[in-house]
Amino acid sequence: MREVTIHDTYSGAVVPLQPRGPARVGIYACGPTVYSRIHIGNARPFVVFGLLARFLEHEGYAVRLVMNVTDVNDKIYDAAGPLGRPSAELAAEMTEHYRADTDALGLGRPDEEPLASETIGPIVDYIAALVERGHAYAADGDVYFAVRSDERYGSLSHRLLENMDQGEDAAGSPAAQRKRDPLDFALWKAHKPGEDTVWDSPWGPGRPGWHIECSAMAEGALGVGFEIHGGGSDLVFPHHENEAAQTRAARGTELARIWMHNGMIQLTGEKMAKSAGNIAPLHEVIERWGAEAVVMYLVSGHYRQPLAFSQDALEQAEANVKRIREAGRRLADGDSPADLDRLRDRFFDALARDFNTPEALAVLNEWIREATGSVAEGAGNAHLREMLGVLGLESLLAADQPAPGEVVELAQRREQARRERDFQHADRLRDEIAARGWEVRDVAGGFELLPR
RNA sequence: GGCGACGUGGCGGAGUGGCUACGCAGCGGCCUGCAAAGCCGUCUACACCGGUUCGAUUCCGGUCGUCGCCUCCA
Repeated sequence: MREVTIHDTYSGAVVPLQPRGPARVGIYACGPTVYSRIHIGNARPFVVFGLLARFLEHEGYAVRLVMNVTDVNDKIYDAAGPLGRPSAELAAEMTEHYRADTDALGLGRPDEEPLASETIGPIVDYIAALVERGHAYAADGDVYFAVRSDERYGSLSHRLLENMDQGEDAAGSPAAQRKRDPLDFALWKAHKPGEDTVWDSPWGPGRPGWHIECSAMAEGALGVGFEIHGGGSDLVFPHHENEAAQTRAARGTELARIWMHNGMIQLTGEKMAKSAGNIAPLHEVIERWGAEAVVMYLVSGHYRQPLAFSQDALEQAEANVKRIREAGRRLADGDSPADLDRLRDRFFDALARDFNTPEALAVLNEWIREATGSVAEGAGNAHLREMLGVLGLESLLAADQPAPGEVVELAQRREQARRERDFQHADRLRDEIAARGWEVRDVAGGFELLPR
């Protein structure tokens, strides 16, 4: 088991991961708000935290990965209204899409995926605890968190109160008038006409605010003081700041030990966001490039850095995937040479240092180069399988599909033509094989057929 | 305007106070009937200006530029 370090937004430093119990690690990562199909940007935390969990498990930690689904939110009402559809129906449909789209990445599911709509009871209890402790107050059916009652407010996002603006409502709006302080944010929102989902509460009918949903779901799944809370860097303020404040105020302790944030995917130099209209839906990207190339693309940069989304970037990821698949074809199943242990170890060492996937990939490439040179001695692929497994790319070692009989027959005829030194005919046959989606390679003693 | 991050070779992208990142692309070669795959070799770097240092791409300051957050967006 390696010592693992991770960058913590709260302290601004790379810190050691120190599990509460013996080697138990709880990870909560904020999942999507389900008001439309998710895009490649939403996939980044799914992949980063999913693979981090795999790596920690590889190191011997008992990991519990929780990624929520925010299915009660203003955005969902806003999206459902113009469509003339019930918001709950839209949320349920988009939740299904989210599951299918992320399933297609081939990385499996988190251990738990709580829904906000199924956590209303604990959310109400949470708000009640905040009111009871004097950190929240009701006003005309709304409940607000009193930001200035938390003396550490701002410490996660490193902001001063005077530089903040909860901004949820323009000054002078009804909500702004109900707040005691403009910095305060909503925990419970009284039911409004046009909102078609509503729950009872001690403060009247309504529905929860976004931030309290995550505090309740995270605590319900992992308790307070769990190891890693993650999400996109755009959530640091106000979402995670508010989550942290709520838990401190209600429970008197920090929600998580490490706050870990991934950088944004950028299209045309800007963050990919629906408001900017520069969206690449995940399901389309996977359909176009394949799941392995998409995962490779996402691990090609360090998780904290912004990552440019472009045709070029995906083409390069595709080429990297191809290179690994080729290497796998040349290696037999079985143990890898012991003198390559050091490279296998360096791969995992890199991941242990703030999950440095690009550095790990560089080592993996070195491993391939050296192992390929040992093929004559019958190098086995065990190391490669171990490394790819942590990256969710073990499928690159899967055996190739056998070519259909008619293609094999074409290749045999080509082989015959080559023996007769009728190369024009042989090349025509190669074109025919290619037209059927296969590539023929001449190898010692015969040929090989591979899907193109 | 406030806070924060970043500027590395054609592209993507790590890292380091002095020693080849790595991959893709390019070029040369080996192999091949020609290819493909593979292998070998090789060319393009560390935004700019100062400072600290024997020595800075790496530390400090400034300039310019890019990006994120400050309007529930991963």
